[in-house]
Amino acid sequence: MSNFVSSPANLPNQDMGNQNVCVLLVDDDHDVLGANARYLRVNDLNVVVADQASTAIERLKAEPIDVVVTDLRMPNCDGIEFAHEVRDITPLLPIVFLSGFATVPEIVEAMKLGAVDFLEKPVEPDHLLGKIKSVSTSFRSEIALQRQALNISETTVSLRKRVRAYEKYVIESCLLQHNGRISCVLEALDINRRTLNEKMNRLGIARNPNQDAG
Amino acid sequence: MSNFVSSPANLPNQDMGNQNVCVLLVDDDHDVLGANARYLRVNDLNVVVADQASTAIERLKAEPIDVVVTDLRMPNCDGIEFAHEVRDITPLLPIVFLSGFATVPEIVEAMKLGAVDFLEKPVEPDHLLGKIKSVSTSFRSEIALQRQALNISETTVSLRKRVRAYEKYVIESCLLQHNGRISCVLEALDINRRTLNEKMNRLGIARNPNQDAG
DNA sequence: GATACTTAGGCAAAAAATTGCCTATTTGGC
DNA sequence: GCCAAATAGGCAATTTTTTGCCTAAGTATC
Repeated sequence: MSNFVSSPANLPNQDMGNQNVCVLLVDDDHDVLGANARYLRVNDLNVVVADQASTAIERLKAEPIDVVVTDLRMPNCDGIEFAHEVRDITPLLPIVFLSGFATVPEIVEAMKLGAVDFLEKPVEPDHLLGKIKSVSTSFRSEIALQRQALNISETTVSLRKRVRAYEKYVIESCLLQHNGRISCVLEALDINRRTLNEKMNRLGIARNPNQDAG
Repeated sequence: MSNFVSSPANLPNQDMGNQNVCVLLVDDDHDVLGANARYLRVNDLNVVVADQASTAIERLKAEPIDVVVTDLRMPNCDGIEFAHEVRDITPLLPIVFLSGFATVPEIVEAMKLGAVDFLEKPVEPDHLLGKIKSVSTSFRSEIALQRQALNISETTVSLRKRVRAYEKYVIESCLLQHNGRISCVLEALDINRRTLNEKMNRLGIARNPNQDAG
């Protein structure tokens, strides 16, 4: 089974901290790798490290990875190549690239492969953490949706269902982003409070948000 | 005819000339603009030019554009901003960026907005032509497309707009997939014919007249 | 030219969604 | 305990969307 399917479902309203998010960190520079891993771990992330692409692929197959963070330039196998392999295994897994000297074509190629972001080295640990958090939460709530999107040709999913799912996703991720603060969501989505209430009821969006104080 | 539905898209065997492809060329540098336009025109492309974003948007609304080629840096309105506006009108229209000095975040943002490619200035006319041809025939990277449609980016857009854009995207891609055959779309999306008609009108989705032989 | 097929659209009834107004509940602070 | 802020929800008016029925236009086939 693919990694992203196995990850703990698309329930963003579960009260889970970061500890359930599993990051695969790939970098051939052990110092960088170690430092980043340490920082992410003390921030309650589950971190799997690999110092080369082949190892990373192994880990990816074995563990329920939620996000991949990889260096673009690696000795045996460049990041783009690696991303291709990742795509073969998990078509939708978010990949964040890190690089100090990336050329325009490289960035373009990485983004086409579905990179979620591209951070310039040296990257601030806190920035990386924030990126991972935002990426992994949105990813979870979107899995079903994306699968649907992928299956346009195969499955017949009614437009209604799809739009419904999308709307739900948007609201949920907005809630998440604002820590469950309804007033913020109202403003962010530019929507009437009454309407939001109704929508949440209709779409079955749970109220009790995870006020994870951080 | 719809902006992108009109393009033959996923039909590899199409051998129609370029004259059906309509390119919107945006650049504040009149020399560059003129030169590129001329080159593309002598190569049988339909070219619409604009020397600023606002004009470009007008043209986009008025003409059946298949591809947008825009400079990233423009005096009144930057390219990213412009791309956002384009996205509001035509969620799936391929955009090719040109730029001499682009930063990594700019490129990333552009790609997230669904840019098809990012060419470095000065761009060789022939290269640009080739890019446009390939873009207008083969559609762009699926993953980027989906990410774009699902709007992973953390931008704040009203729920209404987002849902609207998503719905438009679903219908348009379904149309594309079924070669503009309404009956197939009806079945695929499990939707009432009357409703689809209404939606297409509301969302500004044009019919696809030419079932290019295939 | 007749016929079948596909699609558009006018109209109106029905259904669903939006939203303002008002009230209740909860939570935190004084 | 009382007050203020945030949120939920009942109710009803309004708006929007959906959809059935019927007609028409364009194409392709015979």
